[in-house]
Amino acid sequence: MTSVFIVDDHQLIIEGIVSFLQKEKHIKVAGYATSASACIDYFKTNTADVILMDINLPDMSGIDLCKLIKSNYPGIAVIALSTINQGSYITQMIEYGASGYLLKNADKEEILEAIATAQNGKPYFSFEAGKIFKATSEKRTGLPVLSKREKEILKLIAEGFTNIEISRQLFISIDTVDSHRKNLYTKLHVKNTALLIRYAIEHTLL
Amino acid sequence: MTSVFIVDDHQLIIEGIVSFLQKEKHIKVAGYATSASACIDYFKTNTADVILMDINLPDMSGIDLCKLIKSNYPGIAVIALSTINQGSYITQMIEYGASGYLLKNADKEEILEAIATAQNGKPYFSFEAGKIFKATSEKRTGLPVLSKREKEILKLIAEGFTNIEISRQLFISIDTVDSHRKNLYTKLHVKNTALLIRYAIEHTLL
DNA sequence: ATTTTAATCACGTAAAGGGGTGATTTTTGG
DNA sequence: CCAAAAATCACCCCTTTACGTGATTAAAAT
Repeated sequence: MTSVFIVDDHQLIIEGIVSFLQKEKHIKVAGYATSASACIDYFKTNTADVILMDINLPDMSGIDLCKLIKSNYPGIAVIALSTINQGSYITQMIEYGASGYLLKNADKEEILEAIATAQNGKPYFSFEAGKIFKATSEKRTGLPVLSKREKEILKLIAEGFTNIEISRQLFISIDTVDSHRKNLYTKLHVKNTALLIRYAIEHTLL
Repeated sequence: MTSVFIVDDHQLIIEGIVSFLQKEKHIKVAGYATSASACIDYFKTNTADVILMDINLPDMSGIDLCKLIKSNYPGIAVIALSTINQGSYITQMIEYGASGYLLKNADKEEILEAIATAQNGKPYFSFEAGKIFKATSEKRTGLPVLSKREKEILKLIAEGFTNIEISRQLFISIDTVDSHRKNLYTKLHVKNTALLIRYAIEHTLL
């Protein structure tokens, strides 16, 4: 008997997962949450064997939630759920101990297999996710992990602020903003603002 | 008795919608499809009152599918389903006759209301979608129609080329490129490259 | 036939971005 | 605790963008 907890901000997805997991006699739906905070609250007083976790949550990124869960409850297997256009997150989830990665267009057998595999302590990747994983890990010889500050500055650049304006907003020197900007260019392999914004939007870093 | 057909490439979403629509006695699930082509095939020999249609389909955009359905079967109400970050598609769907727009994190009552409203021939918008719709339609009082040349230059800017590089590629003066760039800024109400690229991507001008 | 729009080029100034390099201080992680 | 990563600031030089203003020509629309 495996107990499964679901975190997803889309009620329809939850409804769908619950609906068919209920048909499986060896699986029990422990509960669900539509936000990271609700999920955290749940695990303060309860537990589960496996968490099916959406990467896009309203209050926290799935990556951070995964990190938090795995550090507090290392025994719980986390399986990431994602839509197709978020390939770049896969590697990060794995780094933080996710036990699997499913795309939301996965069929029922795939989900059951992922849960079963996770229970055995092995990672599971959907066929599609595997392709993406391979593609992105091949591409990135210098892995693009942005620091908190870099993300912050990236967002402000994307909002149209100049380096000076950003420096004033964050109470730091223009040179510092410029340094972060340059580091962003280096990390993301771009050479100017246009490509930076494109990269950021296309990889949903905003 | 309203018959509802569902088109979505995510099996989980379909499962979720079916699961709870079955509980409603005045609604009948006519069927579902995970691709645009399967949907088109279905309506060659069958029909339905309402289609719940995802905007992201593997073989065709929801916008095109909506257009096609409405031109062949104007009596069928199409309700668009979307994730949160696709605001710019809303207006296009409406132009092609969609009867409503729901975000996928809509709750059950909202979906039922959308179906009921669509049956009465009126459009329904989820609260969130309404906000987005309002925001985008307000912005375009002077609708931004870009000339062929402007689009061409916009694309090159988005590919990271500088004005000089663009001028060489198109065999025109740097000043001309600069003029076009200025016109783009004016037309799209932005003030620098970052916002230009963002606007272009978010409104699918690339 | 005349106005509008698109596309072209020009000049000038000020502000911002792009590239390199180096150094200090926190913060974080093992 | 120690090493690594993140965040901070600095200086130089040069390129590019941003903004204004104005002008010519050709094509399209009225």
